[in-house]
Amino acid sequence: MKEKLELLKLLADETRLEILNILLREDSYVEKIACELSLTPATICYHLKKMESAGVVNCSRSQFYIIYSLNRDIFNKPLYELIKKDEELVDTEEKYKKEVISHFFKYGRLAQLPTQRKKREIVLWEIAKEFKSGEKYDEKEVNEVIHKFHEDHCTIRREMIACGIMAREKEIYWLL
Amino acid sequence: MKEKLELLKLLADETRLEILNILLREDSYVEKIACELSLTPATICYHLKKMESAGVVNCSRSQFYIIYSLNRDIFNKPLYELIKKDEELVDTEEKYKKEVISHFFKYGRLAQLPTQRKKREIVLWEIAKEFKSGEKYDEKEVNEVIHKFHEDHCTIRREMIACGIMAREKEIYWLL
DNA sequence: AGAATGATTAGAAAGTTATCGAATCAATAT
DNA sequence: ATATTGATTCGATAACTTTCTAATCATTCT
Repeated sequence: MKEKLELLKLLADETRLEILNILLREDSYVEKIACELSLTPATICYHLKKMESAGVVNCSRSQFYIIYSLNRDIFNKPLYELIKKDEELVDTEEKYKKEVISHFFKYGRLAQLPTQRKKREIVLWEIAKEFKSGEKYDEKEVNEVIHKFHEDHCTIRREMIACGIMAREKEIYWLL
Repeated sequence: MKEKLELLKLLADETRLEILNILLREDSYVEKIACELSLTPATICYHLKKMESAGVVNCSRSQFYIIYSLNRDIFNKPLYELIKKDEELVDTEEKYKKEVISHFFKYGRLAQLPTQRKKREIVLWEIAKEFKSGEKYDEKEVNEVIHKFHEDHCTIRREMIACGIMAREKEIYWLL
């Protein structure tokens, strides 16, 4: 969304449109464009740099001049795509997580360890919330915490390591 | 060009994009949108009126509310079309006129009255430049002026009236 | 008719942006 | 090396835009 707005803002300026139309016709350089539009090189440079950092134009040195050219791909999109807000991935992702959690946890305990890797990971992260970041735990403590959720604390403990949620060194465990 | 720039400026605003996205989903009204975006109705009204006058949204009263809806056609154009400057119609039009005039006028006189209506009208407008706007002429004076261009001042005088270039009341003529 | 509710307008404050001149930077040519 | 030429950056200014509050307008309901 942010990027789209930035692109629209870039395009919504008379001078920049003029510049784009020149570049649509032929590659050019600061002074030439400045002369053609009766503006100072400083102003043209300001606009070109702005468009460059948004990926609308590219530039490369050629002898004396720095030649600017269009990135034409951008203009093929329908306007619609610049207007439409992306569905907030975060939100649907969050919603999906909640669904998974509410499906596998019943009355605060893990009814079943999911077989799908993605779902299993969600469930493991949920259990991991019981551990404090930065704190050290011995194996007995880890087992006790996990046991509140599920009988098979060994499997779950092993999976937590495998998923990179917790780390172990000797008998000591901690959150990553 | 002007209109395209206006449209781009309209779209290049965060609040208006938000509004458009709401309208993309469903028709709505000022207060509802204001509430949804946590802005005052005055602000939303300001944006909607702006977009309305550019033809991006339409509105119609329905009971208590003034329902705004999108004019979706606008968004199907590729971005390219909003960037590309129209070939200046005025210029080609002017060029065409000059061609017609130089073709039919030879040494300051009308060699021949064009048969094509469009060309004839161009020629008539050219002759009409001899008359001063706001001034009154009697038929004799009109004929004299036209006669400088062509023998058949009667036909031309009649055509000038028919084309709405001049008007006549009784024996008095004037430019429209 | 008048009360209620939503829409619009006007005016002011705050923020953003385009533009310029002057100074500086970067590459080339002498 | 130094002069030249084009590109860029900086700081200031002027113009424009968004937003708000408060006041007004236009419909609908009692």
